[in-house]
Amino acid sequence: MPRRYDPERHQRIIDAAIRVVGAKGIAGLSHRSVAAEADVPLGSTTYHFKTLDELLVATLRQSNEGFAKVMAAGGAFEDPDADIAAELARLLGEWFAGERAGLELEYELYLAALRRPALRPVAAEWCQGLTEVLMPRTDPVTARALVALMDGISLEVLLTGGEYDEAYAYDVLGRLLARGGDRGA
Amino acid sequence: MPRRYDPERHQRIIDAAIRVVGAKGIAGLSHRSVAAEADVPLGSTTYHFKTLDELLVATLRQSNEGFAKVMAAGGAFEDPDADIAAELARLLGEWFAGERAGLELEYELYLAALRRPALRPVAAEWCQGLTEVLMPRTDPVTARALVALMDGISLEVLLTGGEYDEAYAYDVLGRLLARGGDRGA
DNA sequence: CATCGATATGTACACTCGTACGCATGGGAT
DNA sequence: ATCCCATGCGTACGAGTGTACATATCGATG
Repeated sequence: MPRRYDPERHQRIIDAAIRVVGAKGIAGLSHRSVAAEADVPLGSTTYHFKTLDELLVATLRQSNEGFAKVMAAGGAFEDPDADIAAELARLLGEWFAGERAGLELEYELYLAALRRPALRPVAAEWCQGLTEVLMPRTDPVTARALVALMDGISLEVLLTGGEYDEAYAYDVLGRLLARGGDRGA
Repeated sequence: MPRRYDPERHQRIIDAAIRVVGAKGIAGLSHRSVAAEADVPLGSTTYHFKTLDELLVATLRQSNEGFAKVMAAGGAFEDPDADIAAELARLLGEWFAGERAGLELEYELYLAALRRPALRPVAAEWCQGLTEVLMPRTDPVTARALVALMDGISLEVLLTGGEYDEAYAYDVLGRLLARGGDRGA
């Protein structure tokens, strides 16, 4: 039974939590379900995460980090010649092209902040992180709006079960940018 | 005598469900909790709504209807001289000015469609309904984008616990409209 | 008036859940 | 070598849950 002293157990529980939420949704997340998924006893999950909220926070945070990496890797948002709208629309496309489960997972965790105040700081971090990535190329107002519109577009697709339309996204994201510099008129 | 043959029981259960979700969130919705809130026995809720999903669909639908009324009442979206962006920004402001619980409730029900396929048709109906209200004044693409951006702005506020900024909303909604007619360049 | 089906009600079952708690263990500090 | 305590583990308890079902009641239909 050499599972004594497992220094990565904390991390493995979080990974398991992500898989559980991906498969069964937040509603299906329990100390027991992640314990089973991580192949650790029940007492272990309650020890590392006293409360479910604590586990959720860790899970959301890790999920965010994964996304941030994709964002940083794929996007060349420092190149002044890049077409930001095209880049963002493409990014969304990639996102949707991958397993939809991943996107659902990210958004489910993100949206859970609506009812769980404990998650709000993490959600805010994510918002701000994405905004900051955009900042080198736009003003804060435009960046915020871009994030909001991307969220709205994604939700429209996910909630209604429709298809992602990259041309449409490119079009409307571009409109936000068109007047990003000369506000005030 | 008093509770036998209650023709409005169906409706009263839905009303109670709305109150329960408003107070405790969807996670707190159960046959028993709505039964208690509606002051009817447990068997009554299971009779009128065989499954919880069925009850959720009815609840979301009713919630949508309430919003549609506000929309139709306040908005003069047929007036060709009206400033749509201003009108929408004002509407959002009113929405946020009212009890935040109401907004949270609407969005929680709306977002629940992410994990509950049974709710998706209703979510889609709502999207389309709002889009159609906007249609007399814009093309379909712009209307969809306006809805998406409104959702995104609202979520940004609700999820991060921030404040609604009407001037900001007016600004960015206006950008979507600015090029609503002359797409193609 | 007699009957029937829709509606209403109470109860019971099997299950999952969060949490608490006692005990075992072994690494690192002393 | 010894002690301490963070970590790991199993179990038990009470609370809630969805659902099924047998029974009671009433409006309508013939």
